[in-house]
Amino acid sequence: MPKINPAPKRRSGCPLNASIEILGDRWSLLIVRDMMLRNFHSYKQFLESHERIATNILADRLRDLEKHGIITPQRDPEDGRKVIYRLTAKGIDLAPVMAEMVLWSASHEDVGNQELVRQIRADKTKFVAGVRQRWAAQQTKSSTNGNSK
Amino acid sequence: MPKINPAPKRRSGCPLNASIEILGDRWSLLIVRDMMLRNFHSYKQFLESHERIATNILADRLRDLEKHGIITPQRDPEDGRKVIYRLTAKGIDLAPVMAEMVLWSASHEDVGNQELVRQIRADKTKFVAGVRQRWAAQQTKSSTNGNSK
DNA sequence: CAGGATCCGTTTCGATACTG
DNA sequence: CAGTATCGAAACGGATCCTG
Repeated sequence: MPKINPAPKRRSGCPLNASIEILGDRWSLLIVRDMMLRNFHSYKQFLESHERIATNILADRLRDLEKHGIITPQRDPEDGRKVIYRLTAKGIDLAPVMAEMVLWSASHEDVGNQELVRQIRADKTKFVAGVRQRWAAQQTKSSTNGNSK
Repeated sequence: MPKINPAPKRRSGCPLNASIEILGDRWSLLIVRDMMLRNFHSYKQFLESHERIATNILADRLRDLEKHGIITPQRDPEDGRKVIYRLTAKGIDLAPVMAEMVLWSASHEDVGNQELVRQIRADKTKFVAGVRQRWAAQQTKSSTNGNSK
């Protein structure tokens, strides 16, 4: 990563100053959406999905997300050649943001998966809790035999 | 915008498909933040603020936001040469998204304006209601014409 | 085959200069 | 003050190549 990021501005005078690099990036947001809402975990899934991200861009964003502590890569314990990307706790904390984004999006333009939208609209807290639960379940599942982290 | 947007993919199989153009753009997000949280309304204010947006980019994003129906420009009734940018109803509906973004941002890195963060954290609904109220007040103020001046 | 890295033409960005 | 014009730099995207 040759990017020097010359930002010497300690201007944390406003909200969103640092986070904007993730929240304000199209691909990062879509990757997080796919992990959170569609339970995607692999490079290949991200590639085949959504708006046709290019391989180099995908690799780049996965690195960015990791660098920001939002996802973490790990070997698939059942298939050594596969890498499984997981949301971190910080990443899963994006669930409320994602929920509001989906709601806003759904109420102002046509989107698919109305089922999901209904669900979030009916009970936002429950939706976030559900996301967390599925996430926690997968965490334990993958650490049962190996005890990672 | 000469972009033809060749997306023939009626793939609205996922949430956020269209909205990602605004939600996934750094500058658009910052402009909305400044309008919503700091009560900014003019080109000049946006320029002087935050991460030093370039003049052409600012003009471009203001156009995008208008095209997406999130802001609307209007003449300042008290000063004809000034343009005042206002959030539309759709724009103000972004308040919950913004609130969650600020909360996420604040709980994972240093941000300024802890006062605002406390306020949102204490009562999110109240915060959103407050944003809406200030907005509605300014709407009526600028449309009642007569009494100002 | 999964997960990239590299090359390369195109698009967008961003800083600055300029204009109504 | 509110933008537009310009131009080099960076990012994107697609295709292909590499590695385990």
